[in-house]
Amino acid sequence: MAFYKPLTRVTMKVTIRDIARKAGVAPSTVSAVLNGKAKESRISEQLADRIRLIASDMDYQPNYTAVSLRTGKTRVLGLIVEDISNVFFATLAKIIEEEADRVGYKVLYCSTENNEAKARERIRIFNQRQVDGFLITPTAGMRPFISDLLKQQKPVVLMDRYFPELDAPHVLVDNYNGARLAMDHLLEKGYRNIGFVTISLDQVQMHQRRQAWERSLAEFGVPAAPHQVLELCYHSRPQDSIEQIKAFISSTQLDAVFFATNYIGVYGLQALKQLEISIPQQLAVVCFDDHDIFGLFSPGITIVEQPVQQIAHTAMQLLMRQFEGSPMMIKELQVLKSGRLIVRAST
Amino acid sequence: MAFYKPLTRVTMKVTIRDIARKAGVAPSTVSAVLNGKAKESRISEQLADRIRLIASDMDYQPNYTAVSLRTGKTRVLGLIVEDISNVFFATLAKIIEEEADRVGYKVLYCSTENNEAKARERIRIFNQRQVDGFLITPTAGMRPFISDLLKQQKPVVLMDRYFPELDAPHVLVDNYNGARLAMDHLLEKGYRNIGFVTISLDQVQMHQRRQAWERSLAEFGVPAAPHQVLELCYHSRPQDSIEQIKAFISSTQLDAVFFATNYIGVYGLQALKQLEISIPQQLAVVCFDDHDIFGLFSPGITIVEQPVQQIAHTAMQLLMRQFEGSPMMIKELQVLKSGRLIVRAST
DNA sequence: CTGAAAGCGCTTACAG
DNA sequence: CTGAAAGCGCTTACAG
Repeated sequence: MAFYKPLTRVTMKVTIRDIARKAGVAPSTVSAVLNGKAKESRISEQLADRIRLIASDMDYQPNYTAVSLRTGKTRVLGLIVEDISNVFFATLAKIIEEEADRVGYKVLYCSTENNEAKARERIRIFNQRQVDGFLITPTAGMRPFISDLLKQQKPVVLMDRYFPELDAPHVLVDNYNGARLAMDHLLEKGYRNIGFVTISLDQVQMHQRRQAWERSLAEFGVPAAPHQVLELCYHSRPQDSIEQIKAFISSTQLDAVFFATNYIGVYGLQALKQLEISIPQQLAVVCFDDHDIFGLFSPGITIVEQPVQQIAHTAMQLLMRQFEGSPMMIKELQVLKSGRLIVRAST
Repeated sequence: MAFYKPLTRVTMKVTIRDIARKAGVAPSTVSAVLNGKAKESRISEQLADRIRLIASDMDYQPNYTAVSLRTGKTRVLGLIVEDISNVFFATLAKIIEEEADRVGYKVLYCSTENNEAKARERIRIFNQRQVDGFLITPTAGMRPFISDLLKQQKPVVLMDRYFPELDAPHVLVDNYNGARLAMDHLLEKGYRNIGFVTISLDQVQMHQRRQAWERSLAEFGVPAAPHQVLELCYHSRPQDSIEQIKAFISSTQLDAVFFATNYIGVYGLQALKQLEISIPQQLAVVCFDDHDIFGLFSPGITIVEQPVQQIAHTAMQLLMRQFEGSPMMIKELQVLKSGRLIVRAST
């Protein structure tokens, strides 16, 4: 704490003009120096030093609003997720903020609650706020808005989900093959009666996971029965979802269950705890999640990995590349333990 | 992948001047109308309607950067928490965003990781970004920075913690009495050997909780022994903390344990799960948390309530009151089940 | 009732 | 090498 110098006098905001006046130069000279363009503007090293000294003496802090208006860049990103209080999204938010900070960007966030009107409104407001780009975990209803952003040439990167029909850069795990891996794992271990708990949302990745579940069973000659699937309503209260899962598990002769998303998994684990069913002795459990996220860390359960750190990192990279106007390539970045990280981007 | 046909012309952003030109009036007239000051500026209803129509026809979106520069208000808040990926803070973040949105504010966030330098840096950047005010869950090292903000007359509201020496508005539960309630609860139920797991952080609320634990025991004539306390290091990796808790619980003859924060509680529950200790049959457990936050929802554990919704709501109110320049009063808002919500603010 | 002008704090050509 | 001027898109007195 020794380095910290407390302010004694109440500071009037010091501007570039104040510095210029004190240094006896023009504001533009100060601007050039402070932006590291002294050399470029052929300002003498001596003068530059003097200006820098005065600026730091006066504790000059640039008004970024003015910079933004002038340059047209805010260095602010808009992060739109379904529910920032969910561990998965919260972790995403954390890493994105860190990554953004590293390159001088700030992050505005919001939760859509899977509500179309809210999502549209937030995008509109973020646009008014002149965010430089969007990081979004979109829900089905947002497709037209994403499409609009693309038309407006706004930099966008989708995370965790995507729209096959839209040519938007996106970062997500290979949901189909990840789910297949998990199913193969269960089937090889001898489980046959595998339930599937999902959410009634029209999202590609959910379809893919369910398809993987069905096909895996089919290939093992144990066709999926409708009573093996529980479809929860997105807007149910947690306790209701848990009760439904409890009823589902109690009424079905399952030896394993596949929870299709991480938060269903959280409910699922609660349900099993309340039923006092031990994992995996009495019931094998599979769920999508980041293996570092703590909430789901439960010994015995199998996780289809959604490496949130990598997703966030890659998404930021794709966004930055758009800022730079660099061309992007369709590229598969990395193959992970259980899920695969897929990156697709327009050329 | 090319379902999407790229636009040929790039949409130029429409400004107030474009509308003015189209309507054949001055930009200032458009501004007045669009800001609902038509009446005030005695602009005819007819003209106002025509301008509004043109604006919506052109899909006018005000450039908020320009508004901010001119008015000196960004309508952006800076939210600074310890770790946005922690459920408690994430939930706080969610509710704050909702509350802020309701009054037309946006939220920039960051995590400090209990790192002083990082905290100072973020405050500086938020200031450059001209945030209108700060919502902070401060850590000990941030006191001087908070003090500076107060000196600069920046609106600030502290949440969940506070500094007794600083006259900053803050919203938090009554940690001492909340912890006392929990201890009384345990002691009345006959538990005597009650452990305390805390974190090595110099925070008022942690001292208060610990003090409550000690005094409660003392009053029951069972003085606290040093071996009943486990002090975890903040920067330990989760798995290490869990191991320490496991060792602590295994080596001590406890019949109950008090986890001093919600995330220690999360580790604690994991530890107990791994040790296959059932709650509360084999060990009674008390922890601070919001009772709605799901992570800790574990049957049998006792929660000292930190009503995150109310904390967030009240904090926003206090901040808004500062924006309005209204005087604030020291006021106790509400008494809750187990913790009490305390609001103190400068006059 | 309405418009011209100034200015928020910067950056960026451009002139000397 | 350095400064004067224009302008980003708004709002706010103020003049008519």
